Amino acid sequence: MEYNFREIEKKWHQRWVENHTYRVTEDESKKKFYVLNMFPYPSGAGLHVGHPLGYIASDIYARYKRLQGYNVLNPMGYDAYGLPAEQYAIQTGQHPAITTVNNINRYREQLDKIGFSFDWSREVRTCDPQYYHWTQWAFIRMFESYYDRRADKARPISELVKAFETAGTEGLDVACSEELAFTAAEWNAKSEREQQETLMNYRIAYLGETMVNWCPKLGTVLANDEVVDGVSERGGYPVVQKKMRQWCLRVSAYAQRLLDGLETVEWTDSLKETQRNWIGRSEGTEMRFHIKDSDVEFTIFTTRADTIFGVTFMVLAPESELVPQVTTDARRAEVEAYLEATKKRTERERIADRRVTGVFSGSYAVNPMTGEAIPVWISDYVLAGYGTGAIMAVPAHDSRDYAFAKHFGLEIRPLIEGCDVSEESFDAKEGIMTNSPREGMTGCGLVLNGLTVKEAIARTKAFVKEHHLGRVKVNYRLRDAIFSRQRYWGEPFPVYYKDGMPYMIPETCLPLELPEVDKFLPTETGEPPLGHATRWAWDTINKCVTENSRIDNATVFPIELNTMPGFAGSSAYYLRYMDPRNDEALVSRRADEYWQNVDLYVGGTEHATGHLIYSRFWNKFLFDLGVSVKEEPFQKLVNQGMIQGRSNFVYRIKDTNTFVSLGLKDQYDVTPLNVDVNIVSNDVLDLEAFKAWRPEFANAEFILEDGKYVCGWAVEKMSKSKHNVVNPDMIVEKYGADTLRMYEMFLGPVELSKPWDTNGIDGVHRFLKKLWSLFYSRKGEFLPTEGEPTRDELKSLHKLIKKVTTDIENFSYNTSVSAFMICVNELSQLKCNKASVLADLIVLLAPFAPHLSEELWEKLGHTTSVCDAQWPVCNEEYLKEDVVKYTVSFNGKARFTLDFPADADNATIEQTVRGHEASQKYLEGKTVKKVIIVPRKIVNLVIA
RNA sequence: GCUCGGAUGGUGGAAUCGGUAGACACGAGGGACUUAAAAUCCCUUGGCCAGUGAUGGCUGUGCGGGUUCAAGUCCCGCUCCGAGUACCA
Repeated sequence: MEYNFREIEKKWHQRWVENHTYRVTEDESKKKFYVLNMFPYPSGAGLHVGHPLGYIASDIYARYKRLQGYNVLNPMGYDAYGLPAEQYAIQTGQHPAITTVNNINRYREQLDKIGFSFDWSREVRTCDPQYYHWTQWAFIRMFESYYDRRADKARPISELVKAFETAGTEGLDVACSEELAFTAAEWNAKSEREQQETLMNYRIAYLGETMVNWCPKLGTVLANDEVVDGVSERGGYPVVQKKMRQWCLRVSAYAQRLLDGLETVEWTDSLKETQRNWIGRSEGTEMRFHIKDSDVEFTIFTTRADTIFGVTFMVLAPESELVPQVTTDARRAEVEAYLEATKKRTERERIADRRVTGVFSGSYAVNPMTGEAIPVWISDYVLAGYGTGAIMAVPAHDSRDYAFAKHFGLEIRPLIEGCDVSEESFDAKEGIMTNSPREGMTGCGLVLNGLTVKEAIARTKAFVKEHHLGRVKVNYRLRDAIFSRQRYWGEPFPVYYKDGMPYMIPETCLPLELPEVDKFLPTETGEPPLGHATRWAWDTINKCVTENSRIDNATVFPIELNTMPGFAGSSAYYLRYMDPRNDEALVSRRADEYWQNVDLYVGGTEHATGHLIYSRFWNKFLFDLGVSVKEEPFQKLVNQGMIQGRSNFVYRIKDTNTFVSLGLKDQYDVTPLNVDVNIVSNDVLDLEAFKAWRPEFANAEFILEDGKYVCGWAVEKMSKSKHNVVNPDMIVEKYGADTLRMYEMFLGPVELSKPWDTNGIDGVHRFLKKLWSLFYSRKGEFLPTEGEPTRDELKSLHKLIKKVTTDIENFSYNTSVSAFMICVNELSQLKCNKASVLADLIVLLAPFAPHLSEELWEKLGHTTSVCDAQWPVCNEEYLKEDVVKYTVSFNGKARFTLDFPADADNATIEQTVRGHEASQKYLEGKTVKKVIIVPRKIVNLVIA
């Protein structure tokens, strides 16, 4: 009887749906295990064969854990808000909601074919009001919170207000955009508007002025990668740097905790490293400088306080507020021209074209250590957004300062013994200090000469503190997240405006649903697309008015027209899966305490500095509120590799319709053309299929080699235009889901990026057929019988149990597929038909090939799903060998092998080897210096 | 530029703590069965050399050194490839 995978897979898919096989509830009697994949954005192109890689890997793990007796949560959902659906809407008028639902349905159809153990009753979609209710809720909580640095957690803003009322900013240590100082009396004297304005400085979700790439013609903010050569990528409209009021999240307040948390999770070192770099902690010193003959003061940040005696100029960022203050009248025109010029350059241009530019302000600053007057320059190599937007320049020991000094002919003053700064700066933090201070300089008491750089930094820090010249400061590169998008297809903000200040819509009014609009473009007045939805604004506000007495009934309040960015909905979805239909809370206490956090998270590295940072931030915030019980959301993280396309090429001879095979192409003048990989097999083109592929090839002619047309190939991104997309549906149709699952795992380590190559899938398919033939003869007889397995059969089985168990734990699925192949080959050779052996084999296979396993499990007489079977345990007894082969080598060179009883002792082994006739040839006339015996493996004789 | 990975047959990839390469699979070649095809099964398959043959010898994990009885694995110095990051003071 044949292995009829189509029938089997259809049957079991239905059974699983009918029996709710994969539904999971909080079962206190069992240990939990939470497996999660990064949920997909349902794109219009559907799934290609690379998408399921991570899902299969985690599904295998989930099924394995379930077989080990765990209560496994393995949910799936959709990151449904996103730009492509909106762009499509702009072009076609098709509402994004419709496109999205269609795409989701298509995804679901494709996913269902692969046999995942997802609990679909827990599905979430970020665009579902029931879902984004809690995204909006979290935003409101962030608005209503500030970050208390002393307690190192978020607290209700009402507490901060109370503190202001009684003591002003006195004695507070809180995260803020700008250090403010006021007394209780001053606070109490502020108007409501002023108080609200002040609170913005502290809220975790706040409205802030930030620099953005603004495209006036498109009416939206653009990300850096959407701007090319100063114009928008779409349309080619000019883009300018502009300060805009945008919603921001104070992620920076969590920088240290985000860094510390990395120590507690099991992620790859490279991913942790990426996040560490992104957070960019740097310990340094802030020092105050004042401008000569003026009372203007400013602060700089440096990690090299030791180089204070080598400062030969100062630099301000062009955006710095100090620029107008330090610019002298004589220099004003030139400075303004420079500011104008830099404003026009986008961030991207600055990076691409790194020429040295700058302008002298006319003022001099005073070095606090030496009293020297040093010129203050303005240059765009200093960033306004990092540190204080001002630096002390030490050209001898910083390459950027060096380039600037060379360009403008400024002094370069080396401070480290023996360093050569004639060609380049000496940036390394090593060496012995000199010239600090230089001979004859009027000192202030600080002497660094003779110290190492490290010592000098510490000494200077202490000195600065002692003399109140500044303070020791830790800076982070991590910036607050800009949270506003001028887009339609995203979560609306639960925000309305009164007197120009934002207020939160009462939580009882949530979810604030995304309104219908008739156009998806910005309004004529330049407002985001939501500006088209005026009626909705009215209705919503009115609804709130009746439910919230604080709002004056007679007024119409403008609402927030921006929507939230993509990462809003994906930041806490793993919590929602625990309790997805709860209308009272994001997640119930009970579900949260049961499921805790994600034990195993699988997804791509491309989210290293996006989703995986935001999500950790979001979770920490919820942890502070007492909503999430774990501070880190994802305990273990596995990054699956990308599956690239393997493109095939045919070579057309120029100006003809003749195609030449790969080996002969160099003899002609040819143009390579991407050919559909689905009509190529082992790089050999199916000529008839090619002619039928496109009308223009209908009468193509070929120059063959050995009667075949051989195609060229290359690894490229999987995309329609390259004709290298392989659709999982096709593979499932041809070979079955179980083959697809096993083949994807067999392809190589899950973490590795590799090109998809359908060649080779036959090997895996053959394996499943072979397995089937252990159960059914060709004539259709059912082979398994009761009876005691032989020692060889047990050995083969238990070898497999051991291998597969450790392999799954290590995510080494490719080698466990190999182990299955070996075992089935052995059992087949042994003509094993013992039901007990086959039953264990089936359980081991169940995570990999669930449909086939279910079918055979049933055939063996079981009435329950194989999912509820028990994972077999390896009995080491069966693995023991009677005889062990030792490799005998001389001076490390292997010569022959000898068999020994497994329990032979070293003395016997040594004696036998020395006495063995094959040894004589090597030992003749030589003395054995040493004998090394590696247990059960090697005997090595070291001879003189 | 910096950081982190990686380099093993025609191909994808195996190889615990350093233990004597190339598991498993594909492809290729040969054979069996068959009228034929498909399917299935068996043999060979890193390179070179010797032998009718069983087999034996040499060489071999990007390159050059080193440590060791023993190196794909450890150390030093290169080359190339990939990923991330980009004026962070």
